Amino acid sequence: MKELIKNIKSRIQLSFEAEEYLFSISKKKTFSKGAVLIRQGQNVNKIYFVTDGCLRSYCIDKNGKEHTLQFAIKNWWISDYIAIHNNESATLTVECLKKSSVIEFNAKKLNGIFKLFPEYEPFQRNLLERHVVSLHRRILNQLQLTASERYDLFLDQYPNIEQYARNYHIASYLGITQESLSRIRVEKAKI
Amino acid sequence: MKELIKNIKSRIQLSFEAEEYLFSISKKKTFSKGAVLIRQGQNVNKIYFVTDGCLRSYCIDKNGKEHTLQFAIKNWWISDYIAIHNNESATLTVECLKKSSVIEFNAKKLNGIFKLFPEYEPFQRNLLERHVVSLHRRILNQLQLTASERYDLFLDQYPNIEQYARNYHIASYLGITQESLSRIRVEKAKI
DNA sequence: AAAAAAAATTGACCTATGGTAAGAAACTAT
DNA sequence: ATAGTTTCTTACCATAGGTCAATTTTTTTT
Repeated sequence: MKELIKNIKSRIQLSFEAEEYLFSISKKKTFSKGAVLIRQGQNVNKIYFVTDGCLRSYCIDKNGKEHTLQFAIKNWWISDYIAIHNNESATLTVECLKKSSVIEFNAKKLNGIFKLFPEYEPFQRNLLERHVVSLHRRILNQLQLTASERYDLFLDQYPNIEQYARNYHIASYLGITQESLSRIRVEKAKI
Repeated sequence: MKELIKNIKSRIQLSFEAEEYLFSISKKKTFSKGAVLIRQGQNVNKIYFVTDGCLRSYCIDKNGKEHTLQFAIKNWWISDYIAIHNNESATLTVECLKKSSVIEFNAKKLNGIFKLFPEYEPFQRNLLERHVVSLHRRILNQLQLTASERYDLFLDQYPNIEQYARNYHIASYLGITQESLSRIRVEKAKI
């Protein structure tokens, strides 16, 4: 929780009362590798802030194939925003790629912070803005780069991810098959 | 401008002073088809709210190919958020696909509204949240759907777009070539 | 450390989409 | 309306990446 408060305070002024409120609506939890925090099809009302470890969110399509939307490491937030925003059941599954520590928030209560402590707004706005920018970048990359170029960029963005993420996790984030990623890796190793 | 105020007031309470401020930092403008509001490589400090017409934002890659990030119709915002957020020169070009009316905001001044009128925060937060959700959806669609399926969805989302958008605009949004889109259209016409 | 399970690689073949170029069709401007 | 320009279509061939199945490697569990 300290990490989160520090993170917030690095961007905005946070009153003691608001800090208390955040405490009161959150719970520190630790999950082991493979644990599922949100499951596609079920209800979602949790948002997670990662303090340690690595998680990912993905969906399973009609052919049973997985598609990774996000990896979340230290200091990132993860949930199923599609479901939460539209009050639907989960379209995504969120799982731990290794033993991870998170701070769990009730989505509704976290949303309540804006009425109670409007001072928190700029933090959330900044978070959302950065998120939008990174999603824009990802879409543009997907449109214009080859699979191999996207893989290079991915490794830049997540330098140590290969320690926790399986190749098929990465492949499903890049929009290719595991086999294709394997061939790309072989090509790169040659050079 | 009335449209925008109505749009805002449908979501939040807006004081007269805040409304005045929005007026004071904006300018109603009309552009003809083909007009370029933001050009890749140049400085950006404008954000546009579309009151009529249709615009798109796109980037040109190293091979000279265009990739469409966004179409904006009535009541949508458009700009180069990557550039504005990072204080860089434009990575995108924003152009009119038909004669369009927009409200032009200075990005810095628009950002100043949050300090002056914190009441505006929830509006922006809601906007950003919906934007994030739609980007998540787009990424998941890109990962799991065929070009033809993406085209179907696109037509659902932008029912009248074919009146203003050229096929190569649409193709470059879907991540395929104009020729492929043409073939897909032929196939659909057969059924 | 061995056994079991999961993940990664590899090869042969396949398919969706891309590239090029030419012609047809649809706009635009005079 | 006509010429000029832009966009769309089509045919042919090329290629990145997908599929399937067998094998090897790595990881996990006992």
